[in-house]
Amino acid sequence: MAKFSRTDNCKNCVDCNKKIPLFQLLSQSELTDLNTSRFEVKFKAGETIFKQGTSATHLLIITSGLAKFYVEGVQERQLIIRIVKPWEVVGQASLYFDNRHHYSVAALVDCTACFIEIESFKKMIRQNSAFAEEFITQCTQKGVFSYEKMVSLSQKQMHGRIADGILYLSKKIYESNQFSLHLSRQDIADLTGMSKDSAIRILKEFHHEGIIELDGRNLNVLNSEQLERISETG
Amino acid sequence: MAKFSRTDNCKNCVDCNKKIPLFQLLSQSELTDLNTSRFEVKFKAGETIFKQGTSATHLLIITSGLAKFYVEGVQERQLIIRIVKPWEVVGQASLYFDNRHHYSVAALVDCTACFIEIESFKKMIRQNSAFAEEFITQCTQKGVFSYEKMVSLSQKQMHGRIADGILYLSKKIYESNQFSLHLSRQDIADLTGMSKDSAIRILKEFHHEGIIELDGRNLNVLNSEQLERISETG
DNA sequence: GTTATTTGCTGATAAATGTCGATTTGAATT
DNA sequence: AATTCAAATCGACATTTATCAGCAAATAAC
Repeated sequence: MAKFSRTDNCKNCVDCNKKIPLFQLLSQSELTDLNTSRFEVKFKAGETIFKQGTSATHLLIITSGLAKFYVEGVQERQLIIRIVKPWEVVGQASLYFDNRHHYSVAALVDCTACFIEIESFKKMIRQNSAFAEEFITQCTQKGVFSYEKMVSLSQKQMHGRIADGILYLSKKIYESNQFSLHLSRQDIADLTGMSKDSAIRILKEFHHEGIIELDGRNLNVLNSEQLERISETG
Repeated sequence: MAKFSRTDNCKNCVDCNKKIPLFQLLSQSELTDLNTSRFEVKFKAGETIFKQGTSATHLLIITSGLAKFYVEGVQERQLIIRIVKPWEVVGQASLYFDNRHHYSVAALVDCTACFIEIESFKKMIRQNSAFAEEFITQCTQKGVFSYEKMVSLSQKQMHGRIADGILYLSKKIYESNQFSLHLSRQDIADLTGMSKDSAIRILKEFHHEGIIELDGRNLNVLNSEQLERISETG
């Protein structure tokens, strides 16, 4: 894991907090409180931000860049649970469980990461019930997302899973039909639970059928309705 | 869904609360408060307790019996997320999300179910921060459990998944090596993400190899170390 | 600029898994 | 005991998916 090193980039915290709905529920003094325990680190593409199994002392907010949130499965394989965008709070699972990271997070591109000390965060949960409620909301949303992902992984065939993966990236992450993909083919395979070769094959198929246009890492979703259909039929 | 009907079986609420760690954090007056919005319903084996898609108005605690917690996936298939034992609080995901059930719960055997009105429960979260923290702990534990389940479903082959299923039932649910199974073969298939025929095949194999003894619905885990090994190698 | 090294791609093959039909078992009912 | 029905079982087969070997293209290292 990259060493934490204090930087002075985190000067615009008030502005930063405006972007995180959860933090809007905090008072000025609570914000100040949280800020004192906060620091920023830059990561290069490929670097590990959280490593599964290490002890969890901080929560993470990516303020720029993109990262993958994954668990290390059997035989060195990775399962990408989700992609982490800026302003998303990462590390809930470690807060009250056993202070271990049960997943890894790695930068897909150069990232700026903000670390928040867990105890300060817990203090907010205790003293601000609106904050606690919003936090619970986010946990439960992730729970429902997990159920859908389990269905996709276990009941859909490769075409359906790739369709799910593309729709997820296009709708939830890049919020556009056309984008420059930051995931390798192996990453897409790890996101959809299949081998790299199979992922490549299905992507090519979708390309040839005119559902997507994929040239290197430039992805253009041409027919999202059909992707939805493929996703539903499995 | 079976209609809710008030019964007067819920007379021993103080005793009942002793069994639920979460509720031990409540004061006497808070307990009384919660109890007024509480009622009990009996379900016969096979009956649906929560139906995916319906509106969520209550949380559920099974006080006797056993139920399956599942999502309705593609083509009428079910994916059993977990088995619900007595004294487990069910329905967190609906609390703050969109007041819909994103999963179904059905009785595996005759069950007694206690329903708690959601708004009363939310009130406890707001006014009792220890209660909120314990509740968050449970949510995050379920999150970590989900990650492990995703790895099992997407990266392990059938032998590993069946091993995981048996170990889950034996360690977490029945807490014994020998028990009378309340799940059908189809349920085991839905728990491990495979077809019923495949589940039967692997179970027979484990039986012939002397890893388990399975006669009808009587299951005896003879060699749990080997099951662990099979689980790890996928 | 040239050489490594990774990443992407493809076809052939093998392994894993699902599907189907037929049969048996067991429980519930008459 | 006879009947009915659902669950469990099994073998044969079809389909899905992974693996492997080899190659091309892009990228990084020298």
